[in-house]
Amino acid sequence: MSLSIATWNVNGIRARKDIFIDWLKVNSPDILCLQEIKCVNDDFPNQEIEELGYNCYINGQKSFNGVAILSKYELTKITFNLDENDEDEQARFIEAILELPNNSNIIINCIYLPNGNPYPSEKFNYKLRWMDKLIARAKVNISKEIPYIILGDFNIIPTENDVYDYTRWTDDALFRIEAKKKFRELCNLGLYDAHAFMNNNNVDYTHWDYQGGAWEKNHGIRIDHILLSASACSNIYKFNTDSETRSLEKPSDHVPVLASFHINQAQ
DNA sequence: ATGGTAGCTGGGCTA
Repeated sequence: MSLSIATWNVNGIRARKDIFIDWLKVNSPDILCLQEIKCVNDDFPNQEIEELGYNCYINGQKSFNGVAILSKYELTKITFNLDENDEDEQARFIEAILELPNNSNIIINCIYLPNGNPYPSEKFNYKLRWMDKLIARAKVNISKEIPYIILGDFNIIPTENDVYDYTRWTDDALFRIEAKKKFRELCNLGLYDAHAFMNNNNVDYTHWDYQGGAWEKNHGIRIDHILLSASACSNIYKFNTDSETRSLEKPSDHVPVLASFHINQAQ
């Protein structure tokens, strides 16, 4: 069997609702992680999504942030706190366990990592602290030795090749060395950027600013990522960045990133 | 150097 997963920062689920539902009907991933839903749980459009065969797991917040996981399979052990000993005032995290029909389990983390601008600032410090907590959680999850996937808006430009002109981004929180180092620290635990294995040397930006004609000039950045534990990574067979959605009417400034995996029948 | 756009909201903040 096969499992398809995706991540999309929709920048307001209510503002995006029509193109979002259309996209979901066409693409229909088994699991979809959303960021920046920008609404409280009660304002999330559950009904239309459930009619398409999804369960909705929502960590909403008024006005800002907010994440959700949509899944065709029922998920268990839902957690909304990245650090269970220190509650985050901002809704940026969901962890869930996917129990597949073949009785194998997968840990899913949906993240909206803090932007951190401007640099330097308390916001940047919050970003680094948040990354430390993510690293700590990833260590625990990796030690469980089952497939583990982190999907979301990382607000990290990993390399000079992931931005149209890195010289303009040297003091931006998305490209600061302190943030990139923590991203590498996370990867060095044994997590692999799906893009690195599957991109065929495409650039695959995932975000183009609304300002300054960034889309028309292709002034993009690659900040939405799918990180895979070793066992998940071995089974990936498809990866794509759906940049066409950036051309839609009233688009998000981010586009979806999708991956598909083979799932062994017997484990 | 400034302001450029969008979402949520009903200011100004966030990105």
